[in-house]
Amino acid sequence: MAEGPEGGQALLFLTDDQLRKGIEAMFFAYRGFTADPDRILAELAYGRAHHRAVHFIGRRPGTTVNNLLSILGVTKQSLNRVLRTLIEDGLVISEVGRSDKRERNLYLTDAGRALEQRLSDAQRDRMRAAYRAAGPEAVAGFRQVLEAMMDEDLHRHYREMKDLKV
Amino acid sequence: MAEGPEGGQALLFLTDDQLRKGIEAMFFAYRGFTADPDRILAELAYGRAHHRAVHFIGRRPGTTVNNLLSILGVTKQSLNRVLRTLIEDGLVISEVGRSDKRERNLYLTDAGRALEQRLSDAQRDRMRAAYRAAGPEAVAGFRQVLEAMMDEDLHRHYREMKDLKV
DNA sequence: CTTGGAATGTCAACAACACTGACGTATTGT
DNA sequence: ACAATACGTCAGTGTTGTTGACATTCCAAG
Repeated sequence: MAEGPEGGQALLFLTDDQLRKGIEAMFFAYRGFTADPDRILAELAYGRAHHRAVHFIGRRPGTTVNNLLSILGVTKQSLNRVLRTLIEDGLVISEVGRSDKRERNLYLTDAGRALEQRLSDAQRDRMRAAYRAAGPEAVAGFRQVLEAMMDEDLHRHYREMKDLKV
Repeated sequence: MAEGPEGGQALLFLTDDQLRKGIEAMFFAYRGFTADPDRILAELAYGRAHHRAVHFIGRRPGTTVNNLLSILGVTKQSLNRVLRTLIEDGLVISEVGRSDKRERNLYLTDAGRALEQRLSDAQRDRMRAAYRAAGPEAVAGFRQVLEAMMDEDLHRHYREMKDLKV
């Protein structure tokens, strides 16, 4: 074990104490990560679930409910409630699939895109500030660790989305 | 502005596309981050709120309710519900403060420490795997970006805790 | 072509956990 | 004495997750 690829005491970054700091950093950072969109959503009587749905529908217009389910990792019933309010409020359109009429293809309306943009902007602003403060090398490391932390099936979704469109 | 510390086109890492990837990485990674403890908690009819309480009480034995509140960022009613079940189940002890009898100092019992350990181990295992896969430089960057993403008051808590004990 | 199973999505009821608001109690400090 | 602080609790509400039951659509086996 001592003669691993990165020999000897270079493994100090794997101590329990270092890992704990990473865990606590994730916890506190995620709170910051969601804070700004949460404030906007609260005004509109929406929650994070609405944000996630709007984000991923905007990211892949025409996606099906099933696909959205496997990205979000919730039950279809839970997603459906959120989707219903978004449709009622005119932010999302659900249209019957052309090849398979069991499926529903989901799209943002103009209003939906506007909300998505507003939420994105808020979240991006904070992310941009963090990136700028930390610098490009740090950002590369940030992404590497996050990717290594994902479950395999989620990592698949992430990769699919990563190089989609621009 | 073009002659900043990192001049010219080194700013490509601040494009909206890069930021979006970071946002999605945070989302997917956080799911992985909580997945293992969540499975354990589900067995015990506990939730993430219990995990957080147990974690931070274990981290700062004797902490007060008020301090825990400002770390967790929830209302006292919400925390109280969780704390009550933990005390009833014999995982946490609440004792009247010695210098200020209005305060309650919170401690883990042996059973509480056992649960905390079990949850920590699960979470650390994944974090360790991610750290190992990404390497020490990536880990440093990961922590830098996360710290820059925190709200200032949470960052304060993070720093307080960071160099506590060992 | 019909029928039965699988896939997709919807409706209803319930639990967990967050929130606000109001109130009570004990303690502290002015 | 009086105001402020720390904590706990009761009641009510909203979001988000869950399971169970059900309708529709598709497809393939008979």
